[in-house]
Amino acid sequence: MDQHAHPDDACGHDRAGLLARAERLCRERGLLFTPLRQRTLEVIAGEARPLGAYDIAERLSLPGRRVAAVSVYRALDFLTENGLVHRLASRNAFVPCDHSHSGGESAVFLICRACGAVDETTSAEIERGLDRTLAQAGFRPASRIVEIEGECGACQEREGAEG
Amino acid sequence: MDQHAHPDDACGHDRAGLLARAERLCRERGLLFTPLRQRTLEVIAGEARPLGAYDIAERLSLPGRRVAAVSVYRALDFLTENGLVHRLASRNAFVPCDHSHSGGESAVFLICRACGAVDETTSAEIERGLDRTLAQAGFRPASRIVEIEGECGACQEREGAEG
DNA sequence: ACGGGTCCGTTACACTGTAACAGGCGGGGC
DNA sequence: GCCCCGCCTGTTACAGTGTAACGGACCCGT
Repeated sequence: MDQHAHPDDACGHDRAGLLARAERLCRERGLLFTPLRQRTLEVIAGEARPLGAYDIAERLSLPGRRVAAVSVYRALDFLTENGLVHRLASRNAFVPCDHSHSGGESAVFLICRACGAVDETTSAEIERGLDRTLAQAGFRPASRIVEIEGECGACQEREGAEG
Repeated sequence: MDQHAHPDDACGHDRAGLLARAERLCRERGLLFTPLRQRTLEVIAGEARPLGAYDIAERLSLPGRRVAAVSVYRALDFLTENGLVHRLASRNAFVPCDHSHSGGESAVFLICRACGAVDETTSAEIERGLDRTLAQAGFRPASRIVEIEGECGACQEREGAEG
């Protein structure tokens, strides 16, 4: 049904694979995959729905050992800069980067209003259209945001059954 | 060079045209174009760059007559629901809707990091790609966000000249 | 041991956004 | 006229988002 590799949890994300990718990536680039960064990534990958920075901070905190949101933001900066998580601009929330978008191709996010699930895909046609639009406007892109909010297939069926 | 109609200010927006469109639209739909809503729209249309809600509140306030941000948010809700302004998710800021997108076609925003200017365009090819992607995923869209950050042509030239 | 860099904890602060309640104002029914 | 109702706005309060600045811990190379 899709190309995602073995979701190992109810969350629907390939948590172990993402962690392994992060470790490999940091080793290759000489970056530090610190405990805070790792745990932040684990929290995000262990959740089916996008999490806000304060949600993450709360999940990382233990009684007597509180993690401040600002620390989470720094970890999130690191993770997003290295393509391990994505930030949803429309939600101020973060999701793991499941897609192995090897190239610099941009992602398309389908965000379900009902269940909160986020599907990350790509589209060559959208890519082409964006490139053409940008070239025509003489605009040099640095980042691309494509986010669609609506209802996923499962929630439409559920709604139809209940409705 | 483009299809925008007579920008009447240094801001680059067709302020008078937008105001007229708002009045007509409210008359047609039986909605109230209250002073607060009108002044909010004027402030947004009178600025070349996207404004945050608190920036707008500040511009609407007079000595001794302060406009609270929450009132601005309500006016902004009204204006966005009726297609008179757009919200930039990547900036938490608002721009006038210059484009006369008659149909429900979605907008593409080109946001310049250097000068802050925002260009609103559309692309049939992107639209097609989105529709196809959504249909394939069985996803029913409610709103579409396409925002590109980068450098506009003018700022690239300026940067090149300065070195 | 010393200096420099990175990471992280802490505080403080500004901005973003919503909930809840109260008052004003206009229109319609009685 | 009067009341009721709906909409708009003001006010307060609060939760969430994000950054700046400082300081300490730690590692590493000299």
